[in-house]
Amino acid sequence: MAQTPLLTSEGAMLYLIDGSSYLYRAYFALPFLSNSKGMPTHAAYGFTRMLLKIIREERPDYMAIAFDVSRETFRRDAYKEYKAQRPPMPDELAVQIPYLREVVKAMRIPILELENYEADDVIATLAKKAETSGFYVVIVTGDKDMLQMVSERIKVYDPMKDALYGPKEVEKRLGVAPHQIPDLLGLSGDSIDNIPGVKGIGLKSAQTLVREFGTVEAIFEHLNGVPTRFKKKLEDAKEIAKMSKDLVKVRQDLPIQIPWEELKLQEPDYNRLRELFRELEFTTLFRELPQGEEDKGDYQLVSSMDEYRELLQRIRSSPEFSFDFETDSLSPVEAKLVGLALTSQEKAGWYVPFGHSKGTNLKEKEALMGLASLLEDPHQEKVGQNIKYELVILFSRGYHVDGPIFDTMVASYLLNPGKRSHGLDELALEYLGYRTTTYKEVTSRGKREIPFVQVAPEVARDYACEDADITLRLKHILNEQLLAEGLIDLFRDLEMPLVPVLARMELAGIKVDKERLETIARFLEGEIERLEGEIHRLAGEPFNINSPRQLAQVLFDKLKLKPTKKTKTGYSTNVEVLAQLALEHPLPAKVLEYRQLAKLKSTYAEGLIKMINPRTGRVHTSFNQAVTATGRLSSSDPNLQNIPIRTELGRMIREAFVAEGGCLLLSADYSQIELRIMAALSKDEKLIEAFKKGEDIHTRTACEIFDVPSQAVTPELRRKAKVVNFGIIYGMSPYGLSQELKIPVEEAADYIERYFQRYPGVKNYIDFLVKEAQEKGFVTTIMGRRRFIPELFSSNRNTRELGKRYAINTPIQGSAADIIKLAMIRIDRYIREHRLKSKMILQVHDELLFEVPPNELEQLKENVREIMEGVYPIGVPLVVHVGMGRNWEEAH
DNA sequence: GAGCCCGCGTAC
DNA sequence: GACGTACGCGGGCTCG
Repeated sequence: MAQTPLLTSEGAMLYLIDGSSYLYRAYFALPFLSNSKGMPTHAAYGFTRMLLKIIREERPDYMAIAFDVSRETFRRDAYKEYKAQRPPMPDELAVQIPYLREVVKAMRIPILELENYEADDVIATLAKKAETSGFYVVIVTGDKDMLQMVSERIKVYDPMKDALYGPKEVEKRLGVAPHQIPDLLGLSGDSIDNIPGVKGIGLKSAQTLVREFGTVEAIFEHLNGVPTRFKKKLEDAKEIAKMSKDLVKVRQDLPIQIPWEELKLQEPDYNRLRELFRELEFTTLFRELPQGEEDKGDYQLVSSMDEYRELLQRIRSSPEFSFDFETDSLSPVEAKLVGLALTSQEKAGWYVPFGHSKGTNLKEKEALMGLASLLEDPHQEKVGQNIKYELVILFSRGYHVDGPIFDTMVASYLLNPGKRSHGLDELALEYLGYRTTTYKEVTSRGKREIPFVQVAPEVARDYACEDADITLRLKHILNEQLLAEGLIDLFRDLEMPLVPVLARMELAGIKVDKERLETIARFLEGEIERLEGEIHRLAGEPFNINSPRQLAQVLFDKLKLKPTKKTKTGYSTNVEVLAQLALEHPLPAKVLEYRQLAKLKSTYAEGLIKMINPRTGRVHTSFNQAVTATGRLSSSDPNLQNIPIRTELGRMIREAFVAEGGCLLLSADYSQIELRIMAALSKDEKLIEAFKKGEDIHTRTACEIFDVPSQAVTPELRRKAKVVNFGIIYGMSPYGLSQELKIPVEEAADYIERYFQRYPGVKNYIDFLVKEAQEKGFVTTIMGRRRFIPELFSSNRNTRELGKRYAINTPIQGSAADIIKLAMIRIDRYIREHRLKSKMILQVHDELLFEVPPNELEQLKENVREIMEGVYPIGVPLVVHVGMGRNWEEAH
């Protein structure tokens, strides 16, 4: 039955998309991607992006998507081998399909399917009808079979190759006219679809034949005119050729009746798309959607003390409130306050401006005094996004905070520590489907950025109140999720109590001897210049030694040294390679020395000098609580968790970290905490016993794997055993160990095997961890911290192996992090309860550093040790080493 | 010139 | 490809 032509369709654009074809291509071509719950999303992502791109750039008038229904089609009935070689759809693709269909539905694009037929046939039928009705048609597919449909009005677009095929392009690619493609492929066959064709006739021969005779039928009618080299082959395969042609030919006469209006492109259901993109975590695509207006809050400026008092009264009656400072700096130690946003109610917010250059009536002191009256209430919960920032500011001005706090950033982190970022804008998008106004949008004046103080209070109000409002809304959702996921205890009893502790540490900072660093920098400068000269002389030309690329050129092109390792972009020049090359040539050794000094100078000497706060003479790092995948803290601006210690020169840097006049530094570090945790968690008897007896664990492991008595353990054997001990924690392979120890892989494998033989509990535990992670999709630490490991389910073997190493390492590293965090909370409480002047100032994963007045030294030393060793009994003794000195090097 | 990635190196 | 967790520097590229 003919379809009613629409007058309006004359010249209109119809896009017909082969969903199945594109889906497969996206799945195999795009790198693996999953959302934070571990669901693969890359095929759905690629498909969605392609749809949006076509809609945005091509602006079709009509659109439809066709899918294959099943593998059972009339073609399979005709020829049971049709597409028989194709493996079944991978699970990782199958799970994405329901989502993809939802996306298509939300875009209000019709999905066409017909039992017993392929998407190709559906598309061909529609394309033909559309052509007759006067449409211009574009078929979107990567499948070359569809090229047979190409005509003056029907084109084929391959989105992966970004190629558009009209009749000329088809002729150019396949050497025949579009309608001859079934003849061509009927003869040559098509391995992709398992179409046999004529044996011995390839694409070239088929082209020759089709060009001469036109069709398969004509060839067989004129077999005598066919070149003899083809004749026999054709005679033998007459039926197969005809059948093959039939298989390739798309059907254009399916019983499809759809009024064209139904294919007309409509406005998408943006609300549904927002929901879907949120769930799939298509953040970039989400941002391209228009913003929903329904969720905006009602925000007020507070412009008098009377209004402010009224507001405080109102907030006081609520069990919780969120607040957010606006300032002129990312560093809370340096920040000057500009305003304060508060709310105790969703979709509401109040902004108190007091530091704007124009339009402020209140004073900072008045605003903070008012806020302080709320902060002191031990029953009211204080909610914030990265609330440590606010705490540092408040503490620096002498205010106290009591009662529970709730940090939405940390809450999100506990729910998924693998997420790259827990910024408010992202959280709003992910959990609320809300697109926030960004800081940039508020402070941008054309291309320039203006300081926040110059932002008008009315503009600042909308931005700041939105942050406070959204933070409170997020709190409610995140709190529910923490409860549901069993993470609330960890959150309430560990992470939240840690926040003010970290704030105090950051505010305290650590004194750095600036003159000392400057002296070191000058010394390094001289040495570096000397080395630079020698290196350039050895190279025969000046070049930038800091550039691995230029260095590689000198080493491997000019000096013809043998490259031993590659990076993604070229030959590696790292320490391993240079050490090897040093045996052949004097230059690499000089470069190694140069690198060491350059690192010390730029990163440590000069880098640290820049970070000294001129007001305090100290450096105030940020301890980041929502960064690492395992639960550790990280430190930045500056990073004080990687200050050198291993080399003589490096220790000079450490000596520049000093105690304030009259004080000493006290360092307390857990000895072998990760190995002890592994012993405890694995319940390996021998390992536990070794620790209980206070043995040197590396010596003990040496005895075990080298089968010698402890007196026979040389420093060399102990060193090897130490590498093995650490390697086990990291899930190291025999190859990795062999590289590290510079021994044959077989020998390394032997060590590992013996290790597991002697410590069978460890082997069991590792197997258990991996198995459990594969079943649950995540691993946990002793305090219930969780890390999802989607890598375990990757189709890539290397990625899966990586996932296993995560599963082994994370519970150990993460449990150590749990324990030291708890110890920090207890020690901080101890210091405050005893009103000590001592300050905890740094944490370096297994070490705590304190600045201590001499009269508190003995007391603190004993109590810190006691708290750290006893904070969380694990069945294996935790041992703490304490040291002290005028500087960090001495104390360590 | 800003922003980003890469290679490299520092710590635990 | 091969050992887990971080951060920062200089080079060099892209993009506006």
